[in-house]
Amino acid sequence: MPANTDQQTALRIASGRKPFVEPLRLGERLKEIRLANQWTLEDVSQRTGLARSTLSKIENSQISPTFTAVQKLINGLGIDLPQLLTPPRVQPRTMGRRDLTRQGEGQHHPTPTYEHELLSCELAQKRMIPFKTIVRARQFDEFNEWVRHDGEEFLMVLEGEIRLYTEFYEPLQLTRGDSIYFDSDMGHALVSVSEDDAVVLSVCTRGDSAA
Amino acid sequence: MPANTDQQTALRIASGRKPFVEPLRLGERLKEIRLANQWTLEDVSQRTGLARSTLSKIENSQISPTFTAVQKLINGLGIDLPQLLTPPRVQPRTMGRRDLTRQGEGQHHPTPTYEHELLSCELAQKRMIPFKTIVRARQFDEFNEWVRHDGEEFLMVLEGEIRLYTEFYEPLQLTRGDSIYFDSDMGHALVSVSEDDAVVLSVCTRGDSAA
DNA sequence: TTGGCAGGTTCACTATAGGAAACAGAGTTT
DNA sequence: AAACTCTGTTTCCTATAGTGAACCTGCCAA
Repeated sequence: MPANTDQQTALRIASGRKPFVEPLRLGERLKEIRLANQWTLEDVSQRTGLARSTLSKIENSQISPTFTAVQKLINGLGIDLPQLLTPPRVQPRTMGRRDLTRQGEGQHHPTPTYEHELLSCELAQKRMIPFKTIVRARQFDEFNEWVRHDGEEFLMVLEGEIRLYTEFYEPLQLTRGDSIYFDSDMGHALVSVSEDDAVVLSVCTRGDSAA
Repeated sequence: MPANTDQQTALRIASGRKPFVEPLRLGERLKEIRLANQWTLEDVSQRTGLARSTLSKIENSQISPTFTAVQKLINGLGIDLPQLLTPPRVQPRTMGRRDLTRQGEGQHHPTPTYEHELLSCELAQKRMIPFKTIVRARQFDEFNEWVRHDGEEFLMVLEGEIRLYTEFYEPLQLTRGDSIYFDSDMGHALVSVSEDDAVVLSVCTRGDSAA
């Protein structure tokens, strides 16, 4: 080894970081993912375009893959890098919370236009907020202003037929089984167009921090 | 394909990933970082242990660095991978996207145990993944192993009746209109207990990057 | 047993990444 | 201007990543 590595080492230590690169369990991790999906090396080869032998060597840490190879892996397997790099250390994150809501047993919040029924409201700290809504409104002008809130919303019509007004689009007519996904900071409002009040299921993302 | 990957597959497809490798602006990005810190190639060489020439070639995309080289980079420069990979592109906070899916017009992914229908799959970059599932399985043992994936899941029974098996609880019987919210890294599996196949609506959180 | 066959590893070879040194250009100093 | 210095690029060579084929090893069917 050439003499000037001493200096490098000195610098590295002085800078207060780990003297050496950790063993990089990438191969191990890849194997885990492969087995978890019950893929053979051949399958992965097909998906990624890398040779079966190459994959074998990567898994057994006989080689350090080129970055283009890593790219092929993450693309072909549909995973992302963090996932590939996350050390195999166990993820103690499995909390296994759950919250059951029987039909009609949610928390009701009636308003003139909507009647919301919050589902799974036992559970705090969740990333989505599901609720069932009975749509009372029949006319757009029953709303004083757009409904809007941070995040995204998914909505499916469970009963009846609705018209969805949105700030940037023409109104959409949705009937039972139809669904839509939209950015909910775009103004929106629902009215029933069926005889009976329509019922929709909505799921909103929790407005957590920026991405 | 084994049962437990169904949902993973669904998630992957839904995430709207680009089919092929982008040109990999890694070199460009590295140069940006280097200049931003007013480092010379020599400086970076000292810090990382990579040769000046190698660094030059990486910056000019003349070579694709080995993964160990990338490791040395992120260690030596004290940056993390996302930082290196994140293209300098700004995130202009999309507004007002929407994606309609008419009844039955989702993207179908049949498997022995479940038949998934991905909803709103036009939209990439969304925080939730909604899909409708016809539950074919009648017996728990039709699953090879628990279905599990990062994040949280909300589920409502649209038709029929199901039994939900989970890793940490006794099985639950759910019928039309019932819903449940749970941590989906807890193993879970659904079977129909009604005559006909049951139909459920699920919404998963997107397994965004590591915490 | 035999003969596939499928999944994985090893081998021999080619392509390419990484390193040392030479080169090239832009200031500085003399 | 020449000589020096600091920067980034290029050259040439060696180490190693990537490949296809050969090679193992169970496993299953005839």
